[in-house]
Amino acid sequence: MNKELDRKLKSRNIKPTAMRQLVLQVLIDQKTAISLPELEQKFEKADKATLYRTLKTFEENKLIHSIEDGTGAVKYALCHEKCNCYPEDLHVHFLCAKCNQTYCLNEIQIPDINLPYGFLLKSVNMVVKGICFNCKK
Amino acid sequence: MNKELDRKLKSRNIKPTAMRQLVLQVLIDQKTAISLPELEQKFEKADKATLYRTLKTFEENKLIHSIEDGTGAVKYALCHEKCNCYPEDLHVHFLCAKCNQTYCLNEIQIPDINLPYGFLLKSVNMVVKGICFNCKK
DNA sequence: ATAACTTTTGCAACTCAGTTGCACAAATTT
DNA sequence: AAATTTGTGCAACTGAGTTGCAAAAGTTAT
Ligand SMILES: [Mn+2]
Ligand SMILES: [Mn+2]
Ligand SMILES: [Zn+2]
Ligand SMILES: [Zn+2]
Repeated sequence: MNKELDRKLKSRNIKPTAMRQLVLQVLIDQKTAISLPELEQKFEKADKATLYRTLKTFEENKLIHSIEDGTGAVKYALCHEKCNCYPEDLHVHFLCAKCNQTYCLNEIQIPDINLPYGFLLKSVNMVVKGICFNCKK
Repeated sequence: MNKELDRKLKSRNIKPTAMRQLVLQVLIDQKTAISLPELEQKFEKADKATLYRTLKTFEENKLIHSIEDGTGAVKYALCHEKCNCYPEDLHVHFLCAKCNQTYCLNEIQIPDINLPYGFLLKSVNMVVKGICFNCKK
């Protein structure tokens, strides 16, 4: 159906099934990160396990990345086209304490950290908690 | 029994019950952060709910702080004596991908972040993932 | 086109961390 | 001592995530 959805999926070596197109469309429309339970609610009648495996496939193929914001459910957001989820692709995330929305602050790189001797850095999860522009009214 | 345990508890306005003394002792002996399920295993016969409420009391009174390291279970570690869990008390945490231990890097402050206009910072959770000095052998 | 095979989906069942209600026990106050 | 508050133990439950399995859909070989 939608040529652009298929292109995005194929560019990450994901076979474009109907389910995957629907999920990808939701992710594209989404301005903030979304969790599996939230995703479930976006569909009248969708199977949790299928959505779960869809998200997993998307993440494994770096179409999306996951965010542990401490709210109990892992959230997911689209990667940009050239993202490989390497340290240089990592960015800060923001969780609003009021509306509970999680934002990708794509423009904000994760600052360098000098670990103690003997520690080796692989990745960083940085979540800033506060009030978002929307809730500050 | 142990005068020092009681002092620590009382200094945070926590009544020193037997259960709380035992839990605090475990937390003191612990070099890395511990989760509720892990804490449970430290006792022969202890009730999950009681331990849960003990940790909650400890956290509410800032005797311990919690760490969301993305492993599925929230971990807890002792605060230092003067800690108020204010932004200036926050530090980086390190999760070892091999041994799954979570370290408080008390000496490493969380770097300042310049949020986009309209966003207000309240706190930051920063978890570095990698290999710890112990597992790097 | 049919058969054989692979991949995806739907359903049900399950794990595991966290949480709550409730009754009893222990400690504190009156 | 009686009344009240606080803490504990047990059971039951929630909610996110995960898995096994069979049916459906898609692909490849005959
Ligand atoms: Mn992001
Ligand atoms: Mn810590
Ligand atoms: Zn908000
Ligand atoms: Zn380690």
